[in-house]
Parts: sequence; structure tokens; C-alpha cells
Amino acid sequence: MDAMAEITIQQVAQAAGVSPSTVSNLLNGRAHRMLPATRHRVEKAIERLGYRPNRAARQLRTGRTQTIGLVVPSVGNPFWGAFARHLESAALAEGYHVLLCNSERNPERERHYIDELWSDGIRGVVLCSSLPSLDHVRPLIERGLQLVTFDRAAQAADPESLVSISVDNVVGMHLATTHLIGLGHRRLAFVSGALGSVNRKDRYRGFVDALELAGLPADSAAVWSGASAEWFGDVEAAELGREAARELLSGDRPPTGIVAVNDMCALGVCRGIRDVGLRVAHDVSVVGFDDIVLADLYDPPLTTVRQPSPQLATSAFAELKARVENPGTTPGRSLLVRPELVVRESTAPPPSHP
Amino acid sequence: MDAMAEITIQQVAQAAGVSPSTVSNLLNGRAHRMLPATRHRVEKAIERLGYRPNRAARQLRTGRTQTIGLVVPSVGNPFWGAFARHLESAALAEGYHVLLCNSERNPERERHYIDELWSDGIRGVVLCSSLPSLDHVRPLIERGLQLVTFDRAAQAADPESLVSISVDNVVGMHLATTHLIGLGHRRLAFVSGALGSVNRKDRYRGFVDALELAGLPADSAAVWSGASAEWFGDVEAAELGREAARELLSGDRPPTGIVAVNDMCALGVCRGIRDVGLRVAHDVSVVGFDDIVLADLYDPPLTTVRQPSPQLATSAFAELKARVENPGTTPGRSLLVRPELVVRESTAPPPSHP
DNA sequence: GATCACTGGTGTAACGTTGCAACGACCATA
DNA sequence: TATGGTCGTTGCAACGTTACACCAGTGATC
Repeated sequence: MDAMAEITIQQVAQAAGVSPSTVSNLLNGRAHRMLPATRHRVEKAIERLGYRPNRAARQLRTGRTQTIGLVVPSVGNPFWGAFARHLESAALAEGYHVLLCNSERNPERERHYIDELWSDGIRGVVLCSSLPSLDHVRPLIERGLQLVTFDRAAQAADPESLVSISVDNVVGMHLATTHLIGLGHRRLAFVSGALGSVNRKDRYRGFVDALELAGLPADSAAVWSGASAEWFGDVEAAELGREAARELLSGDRPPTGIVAVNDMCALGVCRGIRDVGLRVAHDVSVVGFDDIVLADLYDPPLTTVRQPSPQLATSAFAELKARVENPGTTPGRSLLVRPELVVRESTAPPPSHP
Repeated sequence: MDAMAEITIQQVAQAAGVSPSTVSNLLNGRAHRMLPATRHRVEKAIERLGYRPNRAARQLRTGRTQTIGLVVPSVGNPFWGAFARHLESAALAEGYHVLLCNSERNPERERHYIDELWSDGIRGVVLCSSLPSLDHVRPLIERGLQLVTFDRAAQAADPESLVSISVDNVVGMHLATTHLIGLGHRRLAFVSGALGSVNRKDRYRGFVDALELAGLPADSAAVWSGASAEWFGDVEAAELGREAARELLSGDRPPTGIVAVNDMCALGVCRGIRDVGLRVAHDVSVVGFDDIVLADLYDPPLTTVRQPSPQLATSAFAELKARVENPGTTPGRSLLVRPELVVRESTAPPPSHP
């Protein structure tokens, strides 16, 4: 295989007997400026040579890219996989591409990625970081980086141009916890990885709020937040949930209801419940968060808080595109969608006391 | 926010009191060619100005990119999500980026993406297409596109430079089917979407081969391949499996063992089994393919054929990188990894006859 | 028959980077 | 003191594209 020469706009121009400018005009929606005959000649030439414009040259010249960055914890988690998929579809429909970055919840890695994206000429990023502070990206934001954060409610100290799109995590967990309390549960537990991220903190707060509203002492509830790990990957969430369930249920005064920080974690909790010989719902109720596809497939189907990820992804892209194409015109804002509790069969009244 | 001027290599050069060439030399691993003092001045300037090289300019000049393309059916399917994640990690370790493309099993979309990737200057793509023919990418391969196909055994008519990495799907399904037969099952069913892709065809063949080897007439087995849909998305696989199970089990002579084309589909089958009031394993055994994280979490934990996706992803990237950086030196080849049957609890002997 | 406005098309410079060829300065050798 | 070699650094052209300014021709208007 020999070193392949690319087909350039000059070659097309020559083949069509016009100047490169004319070809460029056609390519950039200025076809009306030429005779139909010319236009057809050029189109034929493009077709015949299989010409594809060189994106790097175009980007260098115009300063624009048709690529956005997506930073998620890990597409190994089906929730993020689905989100990535929907975002990518929205992008495709508008001629954009998506560069995938799994931060693995590693701040260093996340920072590195944002820098790289900037180098790539990418000026719009959907960040699903959840790091409380955005200081590591502030210099870039000041230079013109457009950021849409997802699943991370806006913070007071955030840069003002920021757009944030998220489900209301506090409300969501409030709903979940209240559901459990309404079923008669009094001994609850909250299972999560380290509470380092905004959304986890919010979810935890929803849990505590609901407890207090019901007159239950907050300290009566167990909180299991993976003391060992500073942070944990989203795939390991399941393993963590499993471990948590085993530990919680073999202690004294085991909980009868467990709310998990997300569905993967909840599924792990369910597994842990079976590990110790108990039954989900019958012995201990579990509620998750996200409503991944598998929640409904599980046995028992998982009660959970739904994040409408197609809509959220679509909004995120639309918001980002508007800002990238028209920087500085719209002020920062924050969209907080109210989530919905989906009651399935992993929750039931607590077993009657002996 | 005003239009932001990028920081260029010239500005760095000026700030450091050297020429752009010197900065470029430093950036491209030719630091030994300058005095330590110069080097430090330049490094300081880069740091102080927050300079990031413009990738588009660099790519235009050198013709190289540090980006590869990944075309998967859909990262909404946890198997592909995990694969994407591992591939991306391998890429990151070598300074590469990954552009994500979900084909949604739509040939038109896949074709479009490959064209776009080429336009982006990307010369290496991991293609998880499974389309039997590669004709739609042949022109680009001839121009120098390096392709590693994954989960698609090499075909006779493939371009010679092609690398293909895959699990041995025939063997895998053979293992799964034989496992069921060994447990005493005689009435089996194979559930899949349309058998349009190479891997599905292979998996089906493994199923039939095992049947024949056991002296079971192939036509005694039911095959459910989603007659309605031309193709189906990976997320819908679960829905399809569910429907298949309901239909198969309410017919006459229902199967006692079902092998599903992948885990998502198998999970759907399990759900369908419960829909009709039967129990997985106890009444009908199910075996999947992939070994996604959730297989082990499920109730009952799913017996399945494992694809070692971290290793496969790592190999795919290594193979692709070698070819992109050194085109035309290595001939095409094909790596077929033997998969492993993971026996869990979704399979059991068939219920004894009344 | 000048002037003007359009129409269809072209020439040119620039985007930021790289790598080669070339440079002057210095030192060792003859 | 010439000659040659090395060292550290730089000038220059080019990668493929685009947008602006410009131009030559045509037809209408005064």
C-alpha cells in the first residue's frame, strides 16, 4: 500500500474546469451564485473523484468544529451508555460528532480530557463530572469554552455562563424515600459510593429531608458510602452495593428498606440481599435511581426514580449547540427536571414483626 | 463574552524570545537540540500562557491524527458500553482519542459515519458492524483507511489488509447449546434478531452444529428471529427476547431450553418466562452470550458465554495503532479468541415429564 | 454613448503548525 | 591560519480550505 494522496479541492476544481473558490462556494451553501451548468459540472467532479473536504484544513481556516466533547463517568454504566447514545443521535441529526471521554470519576483524568478537547479545537463540552468545583475548567471557560453540565445542579460559585441540566436529585430521592416510608418502613439505609459529587450529595439530602419530614431521626438510618474508596467507578457500583447489603443486613437492627444512589448500585444491593438468604421486596425493599433499561427486566422489576435520559440528552445538545454557534449571546441558566418515581416490584411493606 | 483569540506558537516563541521553530522542536520531542536554559524559558512561557497546540493545524501539516473512530451498534447495550470504555482507556494510554459512532445497526448510518471519519482525517477505525459485506468501505480502504473489525469473523471476500478480532462465535454457541443438551434438554430454541450479521449467522451455526452433533434433528428446534424487523437495535434486544419467550412458551411443544443471541436478549427472555408464569431454570433454562456485568447480578445469575472484552478491546486498539502509524507493513490477519462458558444458575435439567 | 448595477466567477492571503535547509558561532584539528 | 565539524537556532514554504475583494461581461437607465 502506497502513501495515499488525498483528493483536494484543487483537483476537483481542475476536473470541473473552475477555480477552487467556486467549488468552495458550492460546498458552503452558495450554490445560487453560479450557473446551474457550472454547479452540475462541479457536483459531477466531486462525485467522480470521491472528494471529501479535509476537515482539519476547514477547521483551521474557519475556527469552527462540528465536534463536541462528552465527558461521562463511564459508558460501562448503562445509564451513561444510554445517555451517550441519545446525545450522539441528537448530534448526528445536526451534523455534529461526539468525542467520547470516560473520566472514570478521576478528577485528574477529567482535567486532562478537557484540556485535550480544547486542543482539538472543541469549544463545546457536555460535562457529566459532578465534581463540586469547576475551578479546573475556569481558565478555559474564560477563553470561550462552552460547558453544559449534566447531572450536577448549578452551584453558587459556578462560572456565570454555565448551563446546567439535571434531574432534581433532591426531589427524586425524596420521592423514593417517602415511598418506602409510606409502605411502613422505619429502618432505612442509604447506599452510595463516597459522597464526593454534587448529585450524590443532593440525593443524600433528599433522603435525609424525607426522613426528617416523617419525623424519623436522621441518625436512625444507616449510611453506607464505601468508606474505603475515595471514588468508585460506575461499574463497580454494583459490587459496592452488593457488599453494602451483606454488611448492613448482617448487623444488628438491619434496615428493611434500602435506597441506592443509582440503579447499578441497587442491582448490586439486590444481589447482596439474596447472598444472605433474604428476598428482595418480601424481606427488604430496594429502590434505585436512573431507570436503566434493565430495571424493568430485573427480577423483581426494580422500583426506581426515572431520569428521562433521551429528553435530557436532547436538551443538553440543543443548549450546547446554540451556545457554540453563537457564543456570548445567551446567559447561563439551569434546567432542573422533576423526576418521576416508577413503582415496580422491588418495594413492598416491611415484613410484619414477629 | 468576546471572540477569544487563541494562543499560538508564535506568541509563545515571542514570550520566550525564541523562534516558533524552537518551540515546535520542544513540542515534538527534539528538546535535546537546545540549551537547557532555552528549554526552560520555553517551558515557562508555555505554562504561563496556558498554550495548547492547535490540533487542526498540526494535523493539516503532518497529515496525522491522534484520533480513531469507533463504530458500534449502540453503547446503550452494556456490552458495547463496556467495550467502548476499554477501548477508550487503551487509546488514552497512548495519547489517542476516540470518536464514538453508534450505527444503530443501520447500514446507511454506518456508511455515512465511515465517510465522515475519513473526512475528519481519521485513518483508523474499529468497526463493530457485522455487515456481511465490506463493499461500502472498500474505496476508502484502498485509499489507506485502516480497519479493524470486531465481532465479525473474517470473510473470504474481505479486503486483504483487514484485521479482524473476534470471539469464536460458532464455538461459543456450540458450547452453550451442548451445555443445555448435556443437562438433558431436547426441545431447544434459538432467539435472535434478524440473522443479517456475520456474528449472528455464526452463532446460529454453532447452535445448529451442536444440535446435529447430538443427533437432534435441526428442524425440531424453534428459531425465533424477529421476523418483523429488518434489524433491531441492541437495546430493543431485550424487548424482542421477551416477546419471543412469550410466544414460544405459549405454543405447542414449548422449548425447555432457550439460547439467546446475546445477554440483553437473554435477560428479555427471562422476563418473558416470568410473564407467562414460569420460572427460569426450574421450568426453562436460558443461556446468553457476552457476559455483561449484569449477567452475574441477575436473579437467577445468567449462564452465558463470556467475551473477554477488556482484552479484546486492548488488542483491537494495539492492532489498529500499529497499522495507522505504520501503514502497509503488516498483512491482514484474523484473531479468533476461544470464548468460555460461564455456568451460573439460569440453566438446570429440564423439568421431569409428568 | 456614458454610467450604473448586477451576475458569475476568480485571485489571494491567511489560519497555526512543522521539518528541512541553512545559518553563524564555536572548537578542534592540521 | 585555513578547514571541517558540531551545536543551537532560525527562515521558509507548505498542508487544504475559505472569505473577502475584485474583475470582466451584460443589460438597463439616463
